[in-house]
Amino acid sequence: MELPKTYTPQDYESDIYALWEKSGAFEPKGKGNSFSVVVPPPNANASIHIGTALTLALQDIAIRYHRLRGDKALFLPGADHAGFETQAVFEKRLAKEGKSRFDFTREELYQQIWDFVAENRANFEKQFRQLGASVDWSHFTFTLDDKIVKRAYQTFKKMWDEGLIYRGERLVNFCTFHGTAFADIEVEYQEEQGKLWYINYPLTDGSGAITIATTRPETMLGDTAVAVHPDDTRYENFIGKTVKLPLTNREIPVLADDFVDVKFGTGAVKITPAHDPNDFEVARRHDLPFIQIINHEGRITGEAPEEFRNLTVGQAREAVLRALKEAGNIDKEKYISHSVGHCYKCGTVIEPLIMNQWFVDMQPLAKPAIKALKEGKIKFYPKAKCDQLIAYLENLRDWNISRQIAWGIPIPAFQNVDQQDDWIFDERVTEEIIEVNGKTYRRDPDVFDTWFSSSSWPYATLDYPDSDDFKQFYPLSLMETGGEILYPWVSRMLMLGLYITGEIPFKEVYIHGYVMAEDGSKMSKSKGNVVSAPEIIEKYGADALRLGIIAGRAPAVNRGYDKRKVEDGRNFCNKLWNIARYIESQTKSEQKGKTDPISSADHWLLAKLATAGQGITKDLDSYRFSEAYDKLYHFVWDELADWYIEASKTSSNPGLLASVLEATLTLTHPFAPFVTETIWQTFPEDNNDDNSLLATSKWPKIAKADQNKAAEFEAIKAIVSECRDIIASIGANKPTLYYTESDLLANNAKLITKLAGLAAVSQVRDGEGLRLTQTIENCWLDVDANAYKKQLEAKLAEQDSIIEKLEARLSNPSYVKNAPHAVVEQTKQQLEEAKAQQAKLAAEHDRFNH
RNA sequence: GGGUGAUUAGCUCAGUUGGCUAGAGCACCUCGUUUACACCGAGGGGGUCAUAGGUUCGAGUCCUAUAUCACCCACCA
Repeated sequence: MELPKTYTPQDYESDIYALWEKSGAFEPKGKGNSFSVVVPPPNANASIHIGTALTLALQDIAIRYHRLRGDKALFLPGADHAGFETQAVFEKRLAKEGKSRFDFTREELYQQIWDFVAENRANFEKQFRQLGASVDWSHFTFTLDDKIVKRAYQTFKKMWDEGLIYRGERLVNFCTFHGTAFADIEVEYQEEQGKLWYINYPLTDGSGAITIATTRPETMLGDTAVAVHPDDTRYENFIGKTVKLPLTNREIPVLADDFVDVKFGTGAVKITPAHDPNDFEVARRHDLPFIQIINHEGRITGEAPEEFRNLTVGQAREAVLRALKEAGNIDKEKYISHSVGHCYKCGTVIEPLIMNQWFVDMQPLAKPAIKALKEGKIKFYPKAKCDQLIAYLENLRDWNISRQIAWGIPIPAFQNVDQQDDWIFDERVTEEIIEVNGKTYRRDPDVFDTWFSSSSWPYATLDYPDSDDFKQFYPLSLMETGGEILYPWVSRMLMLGLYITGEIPFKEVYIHGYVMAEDGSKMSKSKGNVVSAPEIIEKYGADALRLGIIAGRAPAVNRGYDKRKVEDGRNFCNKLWNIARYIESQTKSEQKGKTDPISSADHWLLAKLATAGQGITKDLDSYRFSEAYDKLYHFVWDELADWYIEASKTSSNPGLLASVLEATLTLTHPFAPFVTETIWQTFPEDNNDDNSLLATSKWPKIAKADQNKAAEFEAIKAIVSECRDIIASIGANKPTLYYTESDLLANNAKLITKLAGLAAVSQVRDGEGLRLTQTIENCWLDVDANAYKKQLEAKLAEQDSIIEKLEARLSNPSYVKNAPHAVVEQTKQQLEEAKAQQAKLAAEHDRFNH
């Protein structure tokens, strides 16, 4: 097949992926060890962004590498219903149509979102294919699939039975815009400029007033106490007294509690149990009443005085301040910087509200997880992430798993209509009302937090507990994911994995950094700096995107998208393409079997290939993706293309060329699957069908090279490089290289002539011209030596400083005494070489002084 | 307030357990179309490795401070 001059990925990629799929190349078939990765399921509704491309690229490299190694590799794809996320997107769409979620029942809403997600799912799967992700589609799992829902129910039941689940009236983080509660971890805190108001609360006995400081004056309507620190002498006499709460006619106590920070504000704190987490705890300790003055819509309730009712929180703040000012209760106000929780989706300020919700008691789950981490059962890349995770788990609070949205897995719990605290577990969630033992129960209208069900992902997708998949592939070999879900997802998978299966869910965790925008800032739609993965693929090809995005990227380090790296990637693919084009043109007539190295270049190349292959293998075994790519790049470009292929134009070994090409393509395949497979498919049909796909071929075993012959080529390279250097620096035109006695030059005259761009290499009786100094051969380049004087002087100076440093090191007795023998020997050798070098340079330089 | 990471060439970044005369790609300069490739080839310039101390025969690499930036955590009323 005649290949065009330039590789055009658009013409091949989709066909190649179809070929892989049709051939079942991605089914776990290897006979070796199991190697399993599940894709952290992206939102089924969203278009693939560049961060997903990075994740898939890294995982796919690992999977393809292990597949080529002969491992039984499972790459399991999935998609996430992403409960709240997706509902929020859907609500935006409803809003555009002038509708809202309140126009529908939960069931109607659920059905509509289901259809909405189904529409977008095709798009999502297409993008997986575009990126070349070698996933086994037969294992595709959606987070609302029956088996995932069932697993969530069984987990909930087990926790229920074992007392880890409780229903409690607690303060939860509530978004009044979206009408749902969140887990602590979902709240986004921002540092904001606010005001701190100092308000006088007069003592009931008329003996004065106590001044409290607050950033939320409107919540005073729900105050049920004032707290001071027990050791705070300023307030000693106030403890036990009562104050008259302004704007209301309630009397509330002044009490002492350790939590108060004497240095903050006035050292006296208003206690609003229903709207502040701290105050909630204080109230529980002191048995204070809870007065809810803000409702789920973010408006003031009937518990407040008439004039404030139904105002929004913002309006109420102004009204309260105005009323307090009129009454003369405001002492002063000042600006303060404090952090405020927001809904991560809409930015609405999170209201802490008291609600009845399902909570998971986390301590019993966290402890075994901490133990496993401390025992090093899971290897982390980078290591520091393990310690971070331990710190997180050690401070974990109970997890609110109820969400007041439609799009999610219904919580399988029913409440006795006649007895509020009688809850039962039942999976008949399609029923609203059920009868059990003659009693009537109503279903909890809430759904699970998405993370509750997805925390079972590693074993639920593998059909825990009895399937072959589970037995073969659990625990997963690798969990590769972004740092942003280390806490919400990785930590919970670990806890639930240990809780349900008794085993860690994965053996290794690799955390990648974010792909930032080109300017290094975070990508966001509103800033308009989002980099589109499909556009990059369209322009440069999927391989270029994969290479560009992994190049030079260390684990867990955020880095901006860099177009230049993608261009490098494209150029690299094109280089490979042309290497293949050249080699295929040289191997038209079949040279089967004759792959033995003959020339020194052959041996040299095999040695280099072996070094590169070993290095790449080692790097990939420890997920050093970028380092592996770097080694590959330089082997292909510098050694294979620039030296070996150029040398092969003088004396070609077609059989070896062909086999080197195969090995190179295999080494490259995990990184750039499309171009390598495309080239592979241009090879003449093999009778052996097993080898018809590169994707399922074998990681290369490299033939042994003769080190002496390889060294001979190094000597040739040194001569060629020096000739090129001299020619370039003095602008000579095709000089001749003379030698007196040299087998090396005699045997490789043609090669050196060609590589160095000489007129000829020829033997003479006496050398003339400029003597080469970088080789032990006696040879002279036929150029005006005087023109090279300056360069020689510069080189001499360089040698002098090298020698000086080496001598200083060797004359240091403690160095010779303490450094390892090999290092000292190496230094000695370096010094010898440097001296020899200097002698040659000096001799050559001396000739100009006559 | 606590924690983690970063700080290396004009730009984006590598640099594994301390042995480096500190690397890559891009950009820049000079030369070049030799029948794989201009998405190319040959050659070149460019860095007191943030700062200050310390450990060591030896530090970009380890330790301690400091500065700047980024992110994460926390019950700053």
